[in-house]
Amino acid sequence: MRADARRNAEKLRAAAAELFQERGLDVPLKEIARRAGVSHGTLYNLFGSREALIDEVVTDLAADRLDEVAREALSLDDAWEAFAYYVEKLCELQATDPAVADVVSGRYPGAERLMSVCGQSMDAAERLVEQARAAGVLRPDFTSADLVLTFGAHALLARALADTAPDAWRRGVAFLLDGLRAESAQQPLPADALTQQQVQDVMGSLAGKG
Amino acid sequence: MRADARRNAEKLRAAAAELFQERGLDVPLKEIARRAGVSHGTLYNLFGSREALIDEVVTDLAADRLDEVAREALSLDDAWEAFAYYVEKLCELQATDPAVADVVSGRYPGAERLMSVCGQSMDAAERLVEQARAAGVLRPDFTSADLVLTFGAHALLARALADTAPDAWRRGVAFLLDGLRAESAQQPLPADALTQQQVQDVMGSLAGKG
DNA sequence: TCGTAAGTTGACCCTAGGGTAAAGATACTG
DNA sequence: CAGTATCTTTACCCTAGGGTCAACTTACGA
Repeated sequence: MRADARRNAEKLRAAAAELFQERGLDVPLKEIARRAGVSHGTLYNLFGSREALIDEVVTDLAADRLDEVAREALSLDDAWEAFAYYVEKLCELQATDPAVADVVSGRYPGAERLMSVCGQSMDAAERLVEQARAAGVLRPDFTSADLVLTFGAHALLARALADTAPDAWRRGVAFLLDGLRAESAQQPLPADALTQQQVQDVMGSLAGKG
Repeated sequence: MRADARRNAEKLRAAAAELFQERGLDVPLKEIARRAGVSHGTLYNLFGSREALIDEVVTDLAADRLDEVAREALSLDDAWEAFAYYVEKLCELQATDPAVADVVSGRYPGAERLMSVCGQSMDAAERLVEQARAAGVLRPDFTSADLVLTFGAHALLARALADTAPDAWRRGVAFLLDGLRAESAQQPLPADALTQQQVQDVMGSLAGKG
C-alpha cells in the first residue's frame, strides 16, 4: 500500500470515528469523506463498504465499552444491583454514544466482527437476567429478549431526547426497573416472550430498513 | 367543482385512507395516487399537500377512536383501572393502526385539525394521570409528559413488532404499568420531568425529521 | 353541438443518498 | 529521473421521494 493511501485511510478512519459517534452508524459516507478531506471515491476504494469501515473503526471501541459495563455489573454481589447497574449503564452508553446504540440495536448485520460484539453483549445480558431471576429479585416472566427490545426502543428515545433533555431517559429506565422487581409482578403476562430469531427480525426493522 | 374532479378526489381519499392505515402517515403521495388510479399531479391539484389530505382523511377517524378510548377509560370507577385501561387501549390502537400511532406521536404539525385532535387526546391523558395520582394509586412522580414519551416509543416498537409478534408490545406495557403503581416507586427519580414544549420537540425528532 | 373553463397528465426539476469507473495525478523503483 | 503501478478524482449512474407546469383532454353551459 502506497504511503498516500495509508495516510488517506487514516484520515478517513478518524473522520468516521468522529461522525459515527456524533450521529450514529448511518451517517452518509460522502460526509465522512468530506470531513476527511478526500473524495468519496477514495473511501470506496479503501474500504469498499460501510460495514467494512464500521468494523475497522467502531468495533473495538464499542466492544471495550460494552465489556466494561458487563464486567462491572457481573462483579457486583447483589443480583438486583448487578442487573439494575447493567441496564442503567447500558442505557447511558446508548444515550451518550449513538454509535454504541446502533451496535446494541444490531443493525448492520453485514459487519461481522461488530455482530459478534453485539452477540457477546447479549450473552452478558442473558447472564445477568438469569442471575437476577435465580436470586428471586427479578420477575420470572422477564426474559433477555424483553431486555433487548427495551434497549432498542430506548436507543431511539434517547437519541430523540439528546438535544432537549439529555438525561430524561433516566426516568423511563427508573419506571421500568421498578416494574421489573419480582414483587411488582401482578398478573400473568398477556403475550409470549419472543425467540432470539424474532428479536433479531424486530430489531432489524426497528430503526429503518423495514 | 367538476364531476370528474369530485370523483377523483373521492378515489384519492379512499386510497389515502387505506394506505395511511396500512403504513402510516408518511406513505409516499405518489403511491396513494397510483392506488387511486390517477396521476400524482392530480393529487397535488386537489389537495395541495400531505397535511391537507391527512386532515380530510384521517382526522375524524382518529378523533373518534381516541375519544372513545378516553371516554371509556374515564367512565371506569376505579382510578387505577381507568388509567391502565387507557394506556393499554391506546397502545393497542397504535399497534393496530399506524395512522393513529402517527397522530398520537404528533408529527405533521402542519395538519391543524389533526394537531387539535392530538391535543385533546393529550388532555384526556392528563386527566387520567391526575385522577390516578390523586387517588394514590399512580406513583406521584409520573407525569403526563412521561406518558406521551412512552406512547411515542411504544408506537415505534409496536410497528417494528407488527410482522413478527403483533401482540408482544403487551409485555412491555405490562412491565411499565407494574412499575407505575404507587407502591412500586423506590427512589426519587434521577431526572426532572419534561415540559410540554420539550415533549413536543422530542416527539418531533423521535420518528425522523431530526 | 361546440367553445371554453376546468381538470388531468406525464415529463420534468429538485434533493439526498448509494455506488462505479474512466481519466488524470503521483509515489515509488530500477 | 523516467516509467509504471498505484491511487485519486470527478463526472456520472441509480433509487426514492417531493413538487411543478405546459400541453393535452374533457365536462358542461349557452
